[in-house]
Amino acid sequence: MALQRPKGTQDHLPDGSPKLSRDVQASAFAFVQDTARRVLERAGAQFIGTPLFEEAELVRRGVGGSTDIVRKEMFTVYYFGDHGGYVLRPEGTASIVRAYLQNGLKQLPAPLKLWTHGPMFRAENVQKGRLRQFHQVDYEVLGSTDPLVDAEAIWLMWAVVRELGLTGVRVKLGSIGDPEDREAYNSYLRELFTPHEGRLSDDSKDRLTRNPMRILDSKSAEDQALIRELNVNPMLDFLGEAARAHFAAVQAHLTAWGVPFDLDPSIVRGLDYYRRTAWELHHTQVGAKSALGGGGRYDGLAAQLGGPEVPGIGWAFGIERLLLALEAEGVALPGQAGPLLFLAALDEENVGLAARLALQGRAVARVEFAYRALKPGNAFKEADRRRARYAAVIGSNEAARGVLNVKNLASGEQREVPLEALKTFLEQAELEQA
RNA sequence: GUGGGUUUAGCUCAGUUGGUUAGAGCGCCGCUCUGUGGAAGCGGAGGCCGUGGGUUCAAAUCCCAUAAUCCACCCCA
Repeated sequence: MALQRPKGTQDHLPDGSPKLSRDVQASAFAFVQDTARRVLERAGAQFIGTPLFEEAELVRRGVGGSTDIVRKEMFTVYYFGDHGGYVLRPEGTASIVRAYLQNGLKQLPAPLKLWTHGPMFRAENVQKGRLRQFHQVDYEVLGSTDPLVDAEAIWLMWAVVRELGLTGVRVKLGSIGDPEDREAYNSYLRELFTPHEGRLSDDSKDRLTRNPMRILDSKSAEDQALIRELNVNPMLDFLGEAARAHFAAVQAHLTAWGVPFDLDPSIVRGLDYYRRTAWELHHTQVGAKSALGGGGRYDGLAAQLGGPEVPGIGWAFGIERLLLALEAEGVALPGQAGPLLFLAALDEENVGLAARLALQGRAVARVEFAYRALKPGNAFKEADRRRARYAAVIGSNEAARGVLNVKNLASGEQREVPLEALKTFLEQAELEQA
């Protein structure tokens, strides 16, 4: 078959579709989205929508020119007639901050909590948990430097994970300090490693110039041996007074609220705009791509984009990563619901009547109908296959007496319902369901 | 960008040292079934053997390329 979806993308398919291991069950995806929405809206977050593509320059300045995302993972949108220079968004924060600045949202009561969800695009090589189009849930808070906001943001991620039913999740927490702290630490690392550059892996030689902090979580055994040997001081030792106090406060809140976390000095956010608090949520059973999501504070981003100083903090979950974790833990997800009632005529004369009754019933609930006459056996079989709660048949007997023959498919109980009482019946049935 | 594996029906897979018309199970459709669902039996549809070259009298099978996919590195969600 020549039909082939683009590399690194997935289809979202109805329940019961074959081959779901490679694609996504739409109802599972919706479950994750709905859960996140519920948690975030209870916290007062408001939805914000932004375009899927943005000016390349916005992303370059927002995400950072030295990051892999900008260096080699951006999809350029070439042809829009009157304008080039757009890229498909690789993450959500730059767009949201742009929208905040452009639309004067600074007028709204601060701190402003925003959330969004949608596809992100990166020109990656594909592997498990890494796609070219993937989906994130984003939460951003603008207009506060309070460590309580940091702690609440982390708590919200934890709450989403809990409500999803995941248990094997760890919070890794760190602080990368203020820019001058990070600068000092990077200088320290460069001075420390440069004399031993010959012993570093090729990747880490590159990291030495680009981002020395990355050397610390290298997977190379030689690198790790060298790190132990040199007795490297952690980033946390280099925090300035303000960043240190901020970080202590975040930890105190989390501890008080019972959110477990592991201090991890090797947390290095890949995006340039982060400062101070940085964290990731990891899962123990999802292979090499164990990060379910991560976040951090980005107080300098708004100014970097050319706006006024607006402090911010945010996080993103990868929905596909969460689905992998749910699958790994065997969490049972609610499937797509069936109709409350499936209506079928037993003879051709009543097909139109059955359809009309179904359409009327839709004022109350989800009602489906058969498009041609069915034998009784097939009528109930169809209703069952559609996972209906009730099946109703109408043949010449019923039509003559103005009733429907309604069967509860779970209990097998069967009774007649007058046509004019169908609405009442549906209302009651729906109440029972809830 | 790098390394390795895989690719045959909608799905999961067989397919002998290269040999005539490529099979199974599940699923799908129909019938048994003109008044009662999940079952069973019978029947049916469905294949450019990922794609393009090559070797050969002959290729699903051997060789090369390419694509997709999976696993990992890098990096990240």
